[in-house]
Amino acid sequence: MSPRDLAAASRECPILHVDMDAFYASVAVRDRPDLQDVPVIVGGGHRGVVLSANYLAREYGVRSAMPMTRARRLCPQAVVIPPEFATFTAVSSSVMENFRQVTPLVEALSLDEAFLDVSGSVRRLGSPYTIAEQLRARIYDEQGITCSVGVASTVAVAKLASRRAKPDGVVVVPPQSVTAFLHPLDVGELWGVGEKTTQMLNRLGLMTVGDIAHTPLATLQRAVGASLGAQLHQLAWGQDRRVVTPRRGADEPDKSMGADETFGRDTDDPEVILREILRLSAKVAGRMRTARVAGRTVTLRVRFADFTTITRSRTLGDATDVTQEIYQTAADLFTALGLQRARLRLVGVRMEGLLPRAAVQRQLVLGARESGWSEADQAVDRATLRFGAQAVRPATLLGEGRP
DNA sequence: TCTGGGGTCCTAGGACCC
DNA sequence: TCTGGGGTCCTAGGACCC
Repeated sequence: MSPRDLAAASRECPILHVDMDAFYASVAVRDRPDLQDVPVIVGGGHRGVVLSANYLAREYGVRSAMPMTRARRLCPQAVVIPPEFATFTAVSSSVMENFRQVTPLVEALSLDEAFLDVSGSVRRLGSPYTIAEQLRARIYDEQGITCSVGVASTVAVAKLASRRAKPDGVVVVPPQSVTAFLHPLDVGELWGVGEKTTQMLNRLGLMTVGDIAHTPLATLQRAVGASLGAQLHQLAWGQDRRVVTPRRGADEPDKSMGADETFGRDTDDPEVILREILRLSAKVAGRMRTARVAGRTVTLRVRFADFTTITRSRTLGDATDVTQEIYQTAADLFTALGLQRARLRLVGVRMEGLLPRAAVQRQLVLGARESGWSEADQAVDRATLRFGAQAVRPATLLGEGRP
């Protein structure tokens, strides 16, 4: 189709899904001309996975989330670059700012993708297709990286369309073409259908979105549950009530915050494990205090050497952001497991049921009077602000990481 | 040296309350 | 002395997303 036809076809398609192409890899190589024509993988670490791979690396079968060991086997000549999240975040902010100049209705899904509702921008800027191309040109000029855009009448179809547009393209799916576009797709392309659900659906002989569309709702729901079944049936017919919702602000905090870490090597040493639980508790509590939230439920996560994973949680009487309370609870949960030197691969600590701290101020003040730990945390926060995260930590963490 | 780290949502059973 | 029904909270596990 000509640009003029695409502009006309996009008239009833106010939803844009913009997705940066191989984002981390593109950012990592854009200032490195020497890497322009070689396979590049962003990722690494000791037991890490691929975060992003450029298209040259993908030709060898390298994919996101693949274990690095496998990626290196598939493409030994690839250059591996460790991620620089500060840079990614900065580039992302600029790109999102470009989006907001088009419309206030921007929903960022992650650092590298966003939905835009441009209904209110058409008069000023032209058709949704025209806006998509303008954005792509501006982002390339300013950031030196490419992106792809799906243009459709619903969020779900726009998201699928951007995938078809990759790399460096635009795909418009007008309303009258939605089912023709959707029905040939593999079931796994649908939002919410991952590996397990794909297997489940395939076992029922459902391979494509069209197959799902022509399966009775009750059958789907029996297979994958009431909620997902209903969702899939609607999506398969292009029905999607979701609207573009700008990200929640400070008034609506995250629902949970957590940290986990895979050990460099599996360990069965309770001292090592408890020290890690303390470090993670301090990390989570610090982030909660920065976000001015407190939480009631402490969840400990343990992954064994064979990758099986369990969780144990305890809900406290009052919400807390106090490192020592979180650590004590997590440590109790760990001890209660009664592990007989089982080898662990990972531990994690997560706080759920988060509330704005203003809503629990009274309890925190009382808690602080009793324990004194809250004052201790505040002193740590002040010192961290002045001297950096490595400057202050619990005594049992001294001697780690630094001379 | 197979399989990160940050999240969200759903399901299901049992406790508990009215 | 024979068996309610609904709502909410808590816990554990699992699937999925980027």
